[in-house]
Order: sequence, then structure tokens, then C-alpha cells
Amino acid sequence: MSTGRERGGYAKGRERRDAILAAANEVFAKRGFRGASLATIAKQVGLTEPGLLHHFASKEELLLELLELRDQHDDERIAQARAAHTTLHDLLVELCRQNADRPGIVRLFTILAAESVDEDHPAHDWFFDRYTLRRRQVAAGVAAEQDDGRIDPTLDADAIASQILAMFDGLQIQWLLDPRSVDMVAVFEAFLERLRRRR
Amino acid sequence: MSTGRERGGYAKGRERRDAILAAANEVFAKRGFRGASLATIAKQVGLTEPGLLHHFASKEELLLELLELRDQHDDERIAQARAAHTTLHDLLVELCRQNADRPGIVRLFTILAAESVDEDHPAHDWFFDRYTLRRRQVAAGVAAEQDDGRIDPTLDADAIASQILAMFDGLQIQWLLDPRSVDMVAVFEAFLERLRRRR
DNA sequence: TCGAATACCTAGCGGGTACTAGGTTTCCGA
DNA sequence: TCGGAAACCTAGTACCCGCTAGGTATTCGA
Repeated sequence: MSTGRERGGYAKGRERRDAILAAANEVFAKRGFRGASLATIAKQVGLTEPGLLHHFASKEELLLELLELRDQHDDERIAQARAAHTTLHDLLVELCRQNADRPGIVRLFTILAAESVDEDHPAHDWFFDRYTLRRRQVAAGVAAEQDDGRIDPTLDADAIASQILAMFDGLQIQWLLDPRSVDMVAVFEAFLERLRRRR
Repeated sequence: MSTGRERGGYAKGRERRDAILAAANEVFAKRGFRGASLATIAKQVGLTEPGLLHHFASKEELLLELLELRDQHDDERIAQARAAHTTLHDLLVELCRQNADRPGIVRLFTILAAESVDEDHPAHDWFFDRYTLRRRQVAAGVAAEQDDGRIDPTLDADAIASQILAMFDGLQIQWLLDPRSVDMVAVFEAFLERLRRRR
């Protein structure tokens, strides 16, 4: 029920919270949750470690709020893209294109998703739920395209949804390791293109 | 030029080294390189931390030897599978099937690959080289299949190679997070099947 | 069987970790 | 403007980190 903002506080505090979240995004993206330290994040926004902990009770709470914020941003981003693009194909390509301009966020997700495979990881449940949801959303989109005759109707929508997410994640790893090795957007689009073709 | 075994040593020592590498595999797979501690690994094989460091000079050296060993194993595994399966399709499905029975190793690679995106990570170069090599190998295999008429010759072999590796990695993440959500082998095979079909 | 190499231990170093206690300064609404 | 809340600091806790120094016990080839 809480929005994470019911703390109120002064304007200065709210700005700091945002700055801390931005710094945490960077540091977690570079070193993962376990490899990152609160001291590093604190220093990046000109605070001491206890200064940071005044705004977020613990390292784990910081991560969880970061993910919650990201959920909101992503939902908005997807809603906007959905409004601007009529087909699933165009929508997915647009999201991929956006990611190609935000390596920081792509890194954050790539490393956190891998870390979170461990059930003890604080973001495990979040990623579990996220993948479950996204698979359902994409599968629904695929099914709709099949009804409209834009995707081969003999394909299994759930399997295709898993494949689309897998291709998204997998290409990101290669792209992050060596951006020049893979034209992420083009290769992803070529993959989607093959779904469109009929036998 | 070194094989990592020129140290010689007694039989007991060689057994311990193997046991340490096996334990490191487990612990790194669960917590990543940065999240893992030498003490945990040492305890798992009944050693103290300095006892472990008698066999491996540093945590980083332990990781690097683990990866070197894995390279050897994988090359053997691929060579065997290549001998037993005539087509690229069958070969890849067989490797995927084997991975479905070794979640520990899949976890190790998933988390280390994500961590190693950071250039400061000790395994960065290893993963960079590994992906470069695998892409080249798979692209060559795809090109051969195109010559034989088993894959649509209008497709770009390099792009397809990236897609195959991406699908491999991406499905593994979903499968590790929730094995029941994805039939990894079946979904991967369905993906490959679509390459075979002509327009 | 003897002795040098190996295996492994205890003790400790320097530094980092998340987090707490308790205080001072700054902010801002009543 | 005044007073309580919020922002933030210094100091400190208890513990973990990779790694080293220096010793003893074990192994196994000559």
C-alpha cells in the first residue's frame, strides 16, 4: 500500500533520495548488488555512509526501491511505446532501440538478473515475478498478432514469448561485452522478422 | 605454454586441487566471483583459508584455472558431440540437453558472464574471447549448413550465430529462475527448427 | 630410511563491510 | 520566529575480506 514517498521530508531530502538512487543505479550496474558498497554510493553523492542510511534504512531497501522505481519507469515507457507503435514487432524493436542508448540500465538488469537466480538474493522474487509477467504480456501480444495474421498461427505463443525475452537478454550480454561485435537492434529485428514469415 | 599441472606435487595435493576447483565451481555459481569468499570454499573441502591458498596463490588465480579447466572440458564435450551428431541442429540441441542436466555449471556461466561485463572483472577477457570464438565457430557451422541447403541461404550467418548464442544464454536465465516456466530444450529446438524452414 | 619438498596449520595484518548510537546543524511550517 | 522534524556527521561495533609469516607434520623419491 505504501508508495515509498509517504516519508515526506524536505525538498532537499527528496532531491538527495533521487541522487542516491541514480548513484546506486550506476554502482550496482558496475559491480552488482553484492560487489557494490554503500560507501561507494554515498561518496558519489557527497555523503557519508550513515548519511545515506538516513534516507534508506538498509542496502537491501535501497535495491528494492530502485527496482520499484524501475518498474514504474518501464511501465510508462512500454505504455508510451505501445501507443506509438501499432504492431508488437515495432514495439519490441523500439524498446530494443531505446536500450541501445542506455547501456547503464541494461548493465544493471543483466547483472542483477544473473545474481538473482540465487534464491537468497534480495531481488530473486522481483525477477521471478518480472519474467513471469513479461512472458504473459508478450505471449498475449503474440497471440493477438497471430489472430491478425501477422505471425504464423501454428507457432506456440508461450514458447515464442520465452524466445523473445531470451533473445532480448542474450543479445544484451554480447552487446555489453563488445558493442562492436553485435548490432543488437538489427540482429533482434532480423529475429522478429522471421516470426512474421509464413511457411 | 603452461598446463597448470607442472607444479607436480604429491597425489594428495592433486586430489585437493581438484576438490577445491569443484567447490569453487559451486560457490562461484551461487554467489558469483565477487560475492564468494575463499573461506567458504576452503571450509567446503575441509581446509582453512591459508590451506587453500597453498594450492592457489590467489582468488583470481583460482577463478582463472577454473575457467581454463572448463575450456578444456567444453572443447572435449563439443568434439564428442560433433562426432556423434551430423547436423549443427542436432549438435546444438544435444549441448542444450546436456546443460539441462547440469544446472550448477549453467549457473556458474550465467553469473560470471554477467559480472564479467565490467572491464575490471578478472574474467572479462576470458568471456570476451570466448564469445568471439563461439560466434565464429557457430557462424562457420551455419554457413556450412547453408551450403548443404539445410538453412535458408538468404540469412546472414554471423547474425544467426549471435542469435543462437543469445537464445542459449537467454533461455538459461529464465530456466534457472524457474525451471518449470520454460522447457529449455524444447523451446530452443523450436527456435532452431525455424531456421531450417524455407520461405 | 632419510631428508627435502609438500601439505597445512595458527596467528595476525590492513582494510573493508553493513549498520548503530548519539550528537549538531539545517530546514520550514504553524 | 520558534520549535520540532529532518538532514547529516563523527565515532564506534562486530565481523568479514584476501593474503602473509612462520611454523609443524606429512609424503615419497633417492
